[in-house]
Amino acid sequence: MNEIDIALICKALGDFNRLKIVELLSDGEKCGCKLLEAFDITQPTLSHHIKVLCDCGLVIARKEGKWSHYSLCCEVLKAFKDYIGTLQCCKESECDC
Amino acid sequence: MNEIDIALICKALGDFNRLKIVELLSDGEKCGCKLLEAFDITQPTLSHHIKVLCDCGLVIARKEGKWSHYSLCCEVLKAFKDYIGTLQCCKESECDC
DNA sequence: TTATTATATAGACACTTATCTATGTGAGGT
DNA sequence: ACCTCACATAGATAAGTGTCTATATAATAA
Repeated sequence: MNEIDIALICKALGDFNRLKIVELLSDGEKCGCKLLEAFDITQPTLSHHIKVLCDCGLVIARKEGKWSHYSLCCEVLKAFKDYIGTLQCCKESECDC
Repeated sequence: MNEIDIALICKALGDFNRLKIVELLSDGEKCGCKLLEAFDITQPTLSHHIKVLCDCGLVIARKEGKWSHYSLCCEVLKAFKDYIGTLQCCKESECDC
């Protein structure tokens, strides 16, 4: 995963509604209608945000009958967390970052 | 640090040039003119990106004569890393995220 | 003082984006 | 067959953003 992918993920998480979606999915797989209840936006707007999250690879959709179930992609999430984890505020090992 | 702050940081990191700035600063404090060398953008554009990074709290500016030295803010970076670290793709402890 | 260097600000412009309404699609239910 | 429900897509629009050129500011050098 290169920096462009990371920037894409960050951009996706840069919207408050999308960050909240990811937080909800961090608690486990959810269907769209369940997600919608948590927001004050219309269904097409939610659908748009989910698409952005899927496009960057962070979210995976699983269709089951009428429902779509969304979850965080383990592999991408792990790579993202690893990248963010490498950032440090100073070279010295004195600080706790 | 609440979700709005996190979303602001993510949005700041959502631009490739700004992500690269953060990467460079992760290697230690740098002045603006040194940063500029690493990019194909004009100085005002770099200044704009630095402002966005400072506004979200991730970057700190330190003036010294003519120069401005920029570095990552330990406290904010740590809070951000902590937040990202809490995200998980599944509830079970089976996966490695 | 005048010139130079480092950086910030102002304003313009093309492009992107977040949101909406309206509509399409596809699966189940009656 | 028809309706309903879950979700996606199309198109419009207002707002935001990344970039530039031009200019201001502030410190230092000549």
